[in-house]
Order: sequence, then C-alpha cells, then structure tokens
Amino acid sequence: MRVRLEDVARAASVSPKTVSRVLNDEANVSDATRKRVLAAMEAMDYRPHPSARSLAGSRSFLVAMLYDNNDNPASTYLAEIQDGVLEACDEHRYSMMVRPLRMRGDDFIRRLDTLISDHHPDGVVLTPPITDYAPLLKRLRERNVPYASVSPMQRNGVIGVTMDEQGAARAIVEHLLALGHRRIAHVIGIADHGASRWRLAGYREAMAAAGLPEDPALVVQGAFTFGSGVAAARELFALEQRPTAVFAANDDMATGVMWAAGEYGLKVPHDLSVCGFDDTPLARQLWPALTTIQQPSREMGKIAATQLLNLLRGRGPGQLVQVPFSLQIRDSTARVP
Amino acid sequence: MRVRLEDVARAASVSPKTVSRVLNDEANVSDATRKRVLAAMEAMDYRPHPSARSLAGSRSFLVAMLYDNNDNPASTYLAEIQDGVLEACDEHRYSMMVRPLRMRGDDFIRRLDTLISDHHPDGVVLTPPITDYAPLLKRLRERNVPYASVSPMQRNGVIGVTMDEQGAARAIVEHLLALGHRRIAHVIGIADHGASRWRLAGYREAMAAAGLPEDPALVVQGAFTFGSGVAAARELFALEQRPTAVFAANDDMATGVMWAAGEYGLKVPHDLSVCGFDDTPLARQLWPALTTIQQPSREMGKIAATQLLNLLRGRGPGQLVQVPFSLQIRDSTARVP
DNA sequence: ATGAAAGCGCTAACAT
DNA sequence: ATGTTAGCGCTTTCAT
Repeated sequence: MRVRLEDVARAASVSPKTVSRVLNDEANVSDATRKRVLAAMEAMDYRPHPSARSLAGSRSFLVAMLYDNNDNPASTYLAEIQDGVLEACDEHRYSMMVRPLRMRGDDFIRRLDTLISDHHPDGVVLTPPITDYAPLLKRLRERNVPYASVSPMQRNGVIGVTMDEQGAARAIVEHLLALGHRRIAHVIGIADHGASRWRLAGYREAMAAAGLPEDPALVVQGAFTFGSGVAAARELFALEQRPTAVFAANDDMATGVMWAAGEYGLKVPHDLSVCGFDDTPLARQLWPALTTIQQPSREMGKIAATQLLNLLRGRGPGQLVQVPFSLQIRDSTARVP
Repeated sequence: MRVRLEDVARAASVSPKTVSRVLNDEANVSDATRKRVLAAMEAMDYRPHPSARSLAGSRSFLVAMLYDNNDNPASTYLAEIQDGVLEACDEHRYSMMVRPLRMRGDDFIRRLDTLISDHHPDGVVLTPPITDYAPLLKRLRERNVPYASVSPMQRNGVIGVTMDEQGAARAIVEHLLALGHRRIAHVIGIADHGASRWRLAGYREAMAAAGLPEDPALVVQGAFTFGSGVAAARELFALEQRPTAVFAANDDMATGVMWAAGEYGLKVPHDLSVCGFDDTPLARQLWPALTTIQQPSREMGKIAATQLLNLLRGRGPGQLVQVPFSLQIRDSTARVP
C-alpha cells in the first residue's frame, strides 16, 4: 500500500498539516519537529502523490518544455537541452512534459492554450527559435505562466540562459583572419532567428576590426539546412573572386559547403577553409573534421530550467545566466592558400 | 473560472456520474443523453482536470517513454520516435513523460521504481536497446505496468512495432552482391543489441545464399559509434585481401569507415563501397551520400504508442505491428573495381 | 508553532 | 439507464 502523508504524520506524532509544511519547506515548524518528520518520511520512503498535491494546491509541479519541430534546429541540440531540463526538474522533484509546437500554422496558440488548460504547468522552458515568438510570450503572460528561455534574442526581463554568440562568431572569424584569410564568406541562417543575427553581427564585427570592408557578395543567405549550405556555397564558388574561407552559421550548412567544395574540386582545407557553429556530433565525423563553436547545450537546458524552478519555488526572481563557449579548432581550417 | 464536471452536469441536467460515464466512454448511457452531455461539454469547453481524474480513479492517463541515454543510439532516431509517441498520446488525450534511464549503473531499477511510484504511468513505451533489458521487463511486470516496445528482440507476447531488420540487412548485402562484390565485410554493432544481431544475421544469410563461405576476418566488432567504425575499418584495410565493400550496422560506423578509407587513400565508391543502416540525416550529408536502410522511426513510435493505448483503453490486446523498410541507394556504393 | 475541518474535481461502489 | 454517497491524498483556511 501507498504511504500517505497521514501515515507519516502518525509515525512522527504530528498533524498532517505539519508534515505538509515540512514537505513544502514552509515556515512555522520547529527544527526538532522538522527533523523528526523528515526522518519519518525517509524511513517510510514516503512519496507525495503529485495528483493529490496539484488537486488540493494551486501548483502542478509540472514544467513543460516547448520546442518547434518545424523550423527546428538540429535534433541533437534539442535532445541535449531536453536532457538538461529533465535533470534540473528531477533534482527539484518536478515532472517535465515536452511539447512540440509548430510556429507556422495558426493553431499554435490554440495548442498552447490546450496545454495550459489541460496540464496547468507551473512554468515553461522555451527553446530557440520560439523564445522570441511574440504571440507566444504574450499568451504566456496573459495566462500568467512563468517561463525561462534558452538563448532568447530579447534579453530584458527574461530569465534563462544565454551564450555570447556574437563573441563566439567573432572568435571563429578571428581564427580565420589569423590564418591569413581575407576573403571570408558568411552563410547566414534563417533570417529572423537570434542565432543568425548574432553570428552575422560577430562576423561583421571581426571583419570590420580587421579593416576589411564588407563585400556583400560574400554574405549569402542560408536556412540552417544542409541543402541551403550547398546552394549558398555554389553561389560563392561562382564568384570571380572566390572566398578562401567560409564561416557558415551552423554545422549543417558548413557540411553543405564542404559538399559543394567537393563538386567544385576544391580540397578542404587546402583550397578552402570551412567552419561552422554548434559542434554537433556531425562536426567530428566529417572528413576533415569541422572547426566550429562548441556550446554546452545540455548544461544550458539545465541552467534555464533551474532559473525557472528557483522562480517557481520563490527562491528569488531568477536570472539570465551566461555560459562560455569554446572554439573547437579541427582540420577544416588552414592557412590561406 | 474552471468549468467542472459538475457544471456540465447541471447544464445538461444530468448527474455528475453520467457526465463521468460519457467522459470515459462507459456503457449505460442512452444515446440521447450522451449527445446532450457531449454538446454541453463542447459548448462550455470543458476540460477534465487530469489530477482529479487520476486521484479519484485508478488511471493516470500518463504514458512514459523510457530510453537509454548512455548506450544510446543516434539522438535523431530517439527524437523521431518521441515525436511519434507524443502524437499518438495527444490523439488519445493521454499525456506523455520522457525518462532517460542509464542501463549501466545499478540505480536503473531504483529510478524506474521512483518513476512508477511518483507518477503512476498507465503504461510505458520502451525504445532500443532497453526493450529487452530483463530486469526492466521483470520489474514492469511485477508492478503491473503494461508496455509496448519499439523493435524488441524478444517478440513473443510483446506488443509494439518491429521492422524486418534481418530482411533489410539481407537486401543491402544483396545490393552489394548485385554490384559484383564478393569480399564484403560487416561491422557489427554493440554485441547484445537486437539490431546488431539481426543485421549480422541478414548479412550472413545473404552471403550464404550467394554461395560465399564466411570469412571471419571480414566480420569485425564495432560499437555503433563513429570511432568504432574507424577502428574496425583500419583492421579491415590492414588485411592482405582487403574487402571491396563494407556493410556497417549503422550510419555512424559507416561514416567511420568512410573516414578511414580517406586515411588509406581509398576513394569511395571507386575503390570501396560502403553502406550503413538507419538513414540518419548524416547519411544524406556525407560525400558521397551513403547507401543505407531507411526505417520510419516517427511512424514506429506512433504505432508502438497506439498499440499501448489500445491496450490501456480496453480496445483489444494490442499487437506487434511490422512496418516496411526501404533501401536507399545513394552514391557510396558502386560496381566492384 | 501546531492542529482541525473543509474541500480541490473527479470516480468507485452501491443504490434505484 | 441514471443517481447518491463517500472518498482519493493532499492543501487551504482558520483555530488555538
């Protein structure tokens, strides 16, 4: 049979309400009593019934992780974030639910409403690119559902986790500059994603700092997919003055660039240096292995969730934590020919 | 304010219990009454409170998807399965929870127990390789938690979804044979995974059918990772009689084989044909693109979950459904040199 | 600092 | 075919 709160109360010779207070870290329990209750819980392996808690109280102890499975970034990225969020939830004894939400399609908000009405999550974790989807944020605020974001664009008053993406992009371009490259191209990601903007800004900043005027022909639009990387590279390779290096805004597009290089008989890194962003498993598996930016996705998921949980548990307002990146120099970049 | 079952009852001029019956598709409600209640629910946008339902009743309307995040297959594979499971759960108005469980590590069963005690899932969906982890299955049966599996090894009395992996492996080896290859090597996956066994069996079957005696030197152990594919290929390339084709038990190892081929100056597919299994996104992104077996992972997740839900909802015993594979012939395989 | 009573929204068991 | 009553295991409110 299930051990109930009442059983613990009896064992500790206190009232159910006192056990409840201990369970919820509430005030007005003497240290001695608290210890006794905690010991009883432990001894009886007491597990509060989540449904009873959420039915009686105002909280569901549920966190929902929302992601876009349409415009979606690499699935490994999301999988790592998910694992991190889950770890944080486990530590705080919250349960987690995942919700794919298609940003395109007008049932987005309806599906969000359904989620909230059906499951009453105490808070949600937002992942790119829906971290800045205005109708979503608006609805969450209207319905009073707190949220934390992973790499949000708009950083004011938002809690969660960020990385200095612009600084990272700058660092990778500086790496290319240090190798003697001057004609460095950039393949942009999906236009309105924060990731695309920051990475482009970092590229521009590094180029400008090196005194190189921007050549518009070297900056081409992509869409974060392998295919868009191939297409972008073909454009670049058709130029009279080909770039000697290409910085693609993510690893998938960088892979496409390497593919296209093969088509054009260009050897990487001998004839062309290529680098990406994200450090997906793919990066290490390519030949040559891809120079890229590593971001601690799993850790980022955990941090975002932790900030949310701190907020939910009344442990202060929550912050926007910045995590460090690391430049992974591999074999796809070399000195300019 | 929340619309409660009682409110619907009042609106439809019936007792709460009758509304409950309609909600749960129970018998003993006249068609006319049912219609009236349904209309009232619809009009009031009634949402049953999951916590109240699971507290009062014996069911939680919760399905947990268990996966191994240690020995874990490609994350894209799991992500697709997860999406499929989620879709099925949504359709049946069940909620879903994901649980990574490390197969190595003795807290596996403890963590499973915690999951069951804390959340009382009505059933679980098992993904490879934990579909056949005996202590897990034993515990699930002991605790009376029904489960459905994706690609289980042991198929008797199990519900869920399978693919003819052996047939698929045979098909891909037959493809190599048709290209004139005779010295065909195989890189095995993690030894006790069903996937590894079936793929090896299919390889052997096709080779035997072609009248080729097995050359033990051509069958090497891998571990489903890129690195293990590299190592296996190095062994193979060091042989006096090198293989002209390599069938690796998954795409990651096939990628490793292609990498190693580069090290040895072997051109794929000119000097060496390589093929994999799974059709991960990687397969299309490699150069040359990888010949492999496509399995409908998302669909498989959905089917497994649907079988479980049918069982849970008393819609028959549930089945083990077999889905078709498809051989994706790309550019990494060609006629024998 | 602690406890007693009421009730969260639903379903089980038992009427009728 | 439908209704009544009594909880499920907790938290709330209000006492003490």
